[in-house]
Amino acid sequence: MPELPEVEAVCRKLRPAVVDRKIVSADIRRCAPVGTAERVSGRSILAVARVGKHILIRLSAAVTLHVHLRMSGNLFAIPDHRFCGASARILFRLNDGSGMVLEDPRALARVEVCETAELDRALSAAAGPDPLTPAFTAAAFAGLARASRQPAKLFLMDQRRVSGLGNIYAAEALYRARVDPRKPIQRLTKPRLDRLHSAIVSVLSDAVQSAVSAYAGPGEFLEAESFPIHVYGREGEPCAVCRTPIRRISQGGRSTYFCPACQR
DNA sequence: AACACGACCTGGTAGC
DNA sequence: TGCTACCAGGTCGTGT
Repeated sequence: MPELPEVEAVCRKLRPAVVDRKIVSADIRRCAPVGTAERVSGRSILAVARVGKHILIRLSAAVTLHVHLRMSGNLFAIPDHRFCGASARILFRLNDGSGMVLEDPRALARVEVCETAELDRALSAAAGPDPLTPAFTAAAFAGLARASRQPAKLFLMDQRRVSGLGNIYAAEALYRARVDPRKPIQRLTKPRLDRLHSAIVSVLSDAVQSAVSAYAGPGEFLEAESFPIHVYGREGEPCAVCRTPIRRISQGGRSTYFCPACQR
């Protein structure tokens, strides 16, 4: 589930439901260090922000609840905390009777409480530009690309270079830009880099739109044009453009899907 | 600096 | 049906 678009959808859905509430207490079953409940109880939720795939829940007293959903996590609000499902890893009880729930079947998600200033400093030092912010210009992207010899796909997935792409959207952006995932990023011509830069922005923007609609929740049927996945998970299927079978290879221990004819 | 690999976890599914 | 093996949208630490 969670790459940048899904995390953005989570934040948008969460925001109106939790901002201006106070955390009364918390049940921490997994995914957070001991003492977390004590450190958030009694604090107000001021804002919900996102950097790449990181969710930053700003609390009073200059503290931030830092949430990373990793592979299978999900974070959402429920109207009544008494009806929290048994599969929840964490339940935050809010002062209006509602709840904020972390679910994660694999329990790989991570939640921690940090001093806001310290966390923001660490994140801005470690994380590359978020493609949905003005900082992600074609020039900035080209500058980062020039400094790396990584294969294009690994470069895109490296959160220190660009924040927010994961295995699916990295593959889809490369497909949209017609760039070979194995090609060293450094060796792409400027026109190709520009094409890749635009593809990243458009893929993520489109995916945010559909993730937000898809995330409308039960009872809210929005006819969402769901994001078209052209290569991810489609090994052997014909490319939508040229009918060449989609190939799967392994890069950095993960599957990469691409069209060997279109992407050069 | 780049890369490979195991660890962290659980659940779904393809194949026998 | 039941077992096994492998795969999964992410990141971190270790070793080469």
